[in-house]
Amino acid sequence: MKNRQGGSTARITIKHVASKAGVSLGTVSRVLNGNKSVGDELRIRVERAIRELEYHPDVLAQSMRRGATRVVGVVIRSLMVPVLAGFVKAAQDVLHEAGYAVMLAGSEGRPERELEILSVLSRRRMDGVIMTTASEADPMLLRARQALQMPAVLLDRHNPTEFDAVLVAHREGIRRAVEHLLDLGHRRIALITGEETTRPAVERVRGYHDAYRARGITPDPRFIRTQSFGADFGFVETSSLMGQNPAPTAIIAGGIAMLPGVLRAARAHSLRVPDDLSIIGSCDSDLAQMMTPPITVVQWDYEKVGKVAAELLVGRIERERDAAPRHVRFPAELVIRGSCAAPR
Amino acid sequence: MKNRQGGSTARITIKHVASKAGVSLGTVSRVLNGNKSVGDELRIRVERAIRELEYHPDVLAQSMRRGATRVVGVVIRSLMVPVLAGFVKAAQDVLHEAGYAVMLAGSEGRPERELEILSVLSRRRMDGVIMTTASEADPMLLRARQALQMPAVLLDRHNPTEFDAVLVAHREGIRRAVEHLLDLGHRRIALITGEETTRPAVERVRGYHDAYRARGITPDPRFIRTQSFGADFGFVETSSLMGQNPAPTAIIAGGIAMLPGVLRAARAHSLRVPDDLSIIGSCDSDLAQMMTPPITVVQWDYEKVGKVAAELLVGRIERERDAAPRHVRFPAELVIRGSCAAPR
DNA sequence: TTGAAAGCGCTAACAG
DNA sequence: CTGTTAGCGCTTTCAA
Repeated sequence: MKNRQGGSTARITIKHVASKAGVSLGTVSRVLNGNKSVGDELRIRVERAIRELEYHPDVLAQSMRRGATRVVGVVIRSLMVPVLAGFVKAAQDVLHEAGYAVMLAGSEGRPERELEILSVLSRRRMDGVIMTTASEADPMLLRARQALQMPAVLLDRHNPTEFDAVLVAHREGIRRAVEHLLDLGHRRIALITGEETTRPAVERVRGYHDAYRARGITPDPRFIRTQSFGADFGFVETSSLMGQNPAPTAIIAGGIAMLPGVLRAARAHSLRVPDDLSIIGSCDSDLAQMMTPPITVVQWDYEKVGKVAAELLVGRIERERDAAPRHVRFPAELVIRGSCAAPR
Repeated sequence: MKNRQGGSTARITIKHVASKAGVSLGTVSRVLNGNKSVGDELRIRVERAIRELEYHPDVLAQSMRRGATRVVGVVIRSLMVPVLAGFVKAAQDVLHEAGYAVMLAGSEGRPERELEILSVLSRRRMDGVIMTTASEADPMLLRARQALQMPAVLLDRHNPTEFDAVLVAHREGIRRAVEHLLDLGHRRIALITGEETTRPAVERVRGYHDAYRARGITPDPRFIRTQSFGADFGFVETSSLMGQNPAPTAIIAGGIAMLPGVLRAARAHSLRVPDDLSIIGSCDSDLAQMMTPPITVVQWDYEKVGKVAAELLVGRIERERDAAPRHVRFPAELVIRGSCAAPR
């Protein structure tokens, strides 16, 4: 048996409506767009025709004429990071409400992939884009972002003068985390985070140094590992760190996808938390909450960030195309749970 | 200082290319579309003009003329469920590779929302859609799905004759889970899952009964709770179940987002796993793996499912518009870890 | 207030 | 092989 998938039914166009209502297309279009200058009688006839034919304007044709698609692109590192999904969801809710559809793409943190995505989004004429970038420094990406020529909101990337941005206070968050550990007596505190071509990594390293400096202590640079936000990296670096001598007494997972890897490595080395090793994660999660002991984390509200990012974008698209770039900051707090104790 | 966001630069069109190359638009179009019948000299001139002007065809206009957008919609219950994100990512990889962009929408399991999403996707002229539906029975949704008139692949929804589908063997998975528990000596096994208007819930309940029936035992219907796949539901029902008398000795979280809730409730009731309560989850996760003890789960490969779903869709869009619906099944395995023991 | 007509940028059918 | 032309469905002048 054959099925009927594939829309063979001819579309109903504005012409059908016009002829059914006995008016010109122009009039139908005016009714569609809420143009005041349409007589009541005609308006009613047109509206009835629309209803009876179940007519829906062709968004493509509208976009083409109007020069706006009412679609925005969302480019993130990876959909697989739960908390980023939360960010996307929150943004999407706002965008949907404002009448925008969301085109989604994951860059996997790879510059080539990001380059390609930007090109696709631009050719598909997004009205705007919310994005993180794989690197803030890469000249190709820089050029591509500027060439976008469309409103953009950067997620957690520093770009002082060009785009709107939402920024999380990683520096302060990590500073508090390190201070917490220093207070407990730790002196060998490791920080695992991403490449220093991205703001979150840079800020975390800064926060780390802030805390040490405030205590007048000099940290051992071997305890700072900046290379990737990937989930595996947490595992690899924790293993490496715990193998070196002296090994750290505390590890901070400075990336939202890193905690599982760090925990896995701790388990692989049969380390008890917090007796043998104190651990602090970045961003809260079911995992952090449900572990025994529950994991102390640097936490922020990614859904709120998503909401604000979307609001900034919609605002710029619809009202403030030429306003100066706005940067909205979000605090990061230390949620103290059971995964940190004094070193032995 | 004002910024330059907003693309004021006039677009380069096929006309510019044509005049720069000294040919007609038709020729440029032919070069663009790889039409063989273009002389080498002109082709080269056109290609150079395209390169020099950095011309990119307007996707909107192309879509309009060709009647295809090369965009597919992906509608899922919730982006916030990590494993669904994995599904989306895998699907997206395939789609991207095939030249399709992905428009994403989350229904939150609410029929009204789903209805609206379908309408949006249809008006935006997706070439196809991959979706789960909030309810297989709801007549409105049924109608809307049929009215879609576009290729669709259903995710884990039973729709015998109308659409392509990818289906997970929840029935067998749960059957194995229940058998495992029965083997351990459990007789009061609870199953928490979603509304029985969706296939995963129906199949899980069936699998549950399969296992009991095979042993010639009659289960207590009070131990089956079918109402929602929501994350909270796991918590609420576990609490309720553990408060009733007799309480179950084992609980199966029959939904991919439910395990955290069940674990949380177990903790709230100070129940030790598996001593006081055996637990089995659905779908593997970091959480399941990292708990102490690690949680036994019914597991399947959602990324593979996503990949196949996308392949089915692309195949149907591009080659097999009128082929009979295909249903691809995926096995669900029981991964035995430490969260189940004999009841006391 | 309304209708007619000119495109938006592109593809494809039709001539030559 | 190449140019010309007629639209795709809609919005928006420009006249009436």
